[in-house]
Amino acid sequence: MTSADTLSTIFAALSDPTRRSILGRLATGELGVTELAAPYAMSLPAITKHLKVLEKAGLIRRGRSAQWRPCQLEAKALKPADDWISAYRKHWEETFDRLDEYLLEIQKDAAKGKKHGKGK
Amino acid sequence: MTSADTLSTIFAALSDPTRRSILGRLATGELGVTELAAPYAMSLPAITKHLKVLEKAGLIRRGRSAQWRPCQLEAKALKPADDWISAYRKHWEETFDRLDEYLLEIQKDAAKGKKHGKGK
DNA sequence: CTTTTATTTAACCTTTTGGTTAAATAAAAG
DNA sequence: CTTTTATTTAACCAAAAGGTTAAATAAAAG
Repeated sequence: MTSADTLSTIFAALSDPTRRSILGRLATGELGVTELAAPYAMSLPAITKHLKVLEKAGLIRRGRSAQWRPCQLEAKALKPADDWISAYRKHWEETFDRLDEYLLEIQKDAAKGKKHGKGK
Repeated sequence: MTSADTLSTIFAALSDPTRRSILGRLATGELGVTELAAPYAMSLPAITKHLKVLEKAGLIRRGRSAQWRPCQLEAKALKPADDWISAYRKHWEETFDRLDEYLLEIQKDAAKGKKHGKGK
């Protein structure tokens, strides 16, 4: 059991387009596995596996209602990922640090007369 | 050339702790490959591979200065990931939406007379 | 030129990932 | 009970990921 750290598990779960799509669909409300699987060109067991990955990452919660196992979005599990990325937000918003500062400087020189715009 | 979509490539790049650590160290400034590799218990070729993954995701940029190939953080490449997650932020901040509200309601009701649910 | 320093490429190996089909299980319905 | 519906598990497979060591390349230094 190679229990990876939380952040790795979350980012890995998000690195698959099918899984991101599933989360997107669940944002509108609960869905069962078969309903969830419908739009994708893959077998049900494949979806079951994706759901397991999402569940292990804490991104969905699963209920039970008769033979259905409805999936529910657990958006707060995204918070660690959001927090991690947040630490870098200033880097692409401000752009002021170290030699970036210098780069911006010569950029401004080149763009004399232009309004202040961040980034590109 | 399996060209995966941008978001998948970014999240996949972030799903490895060594790569996240590398990005963290680069936030302080440029570093060469050998310097970058120093703290990790792995070979230089392994680091080269990680850098390639980061570069393909656009998260770092590489320069050249004599025999050194300095790495620079390209934080703005995180924006698509940040934007994607942002769409879910309200879900964990508000907590009250749609049927979540209802579900929380019946959960409270059920908890009134009931003890703990069955485990696994 | 030869050597040293920095980094990459090649070849290889093991584990994980993402998918498959066939069979198993769970609960409702007939 | 038997069948149907919903979902999972098992067994398998190919490709990708993450690492290794040994050899190759690039540029500076002697």
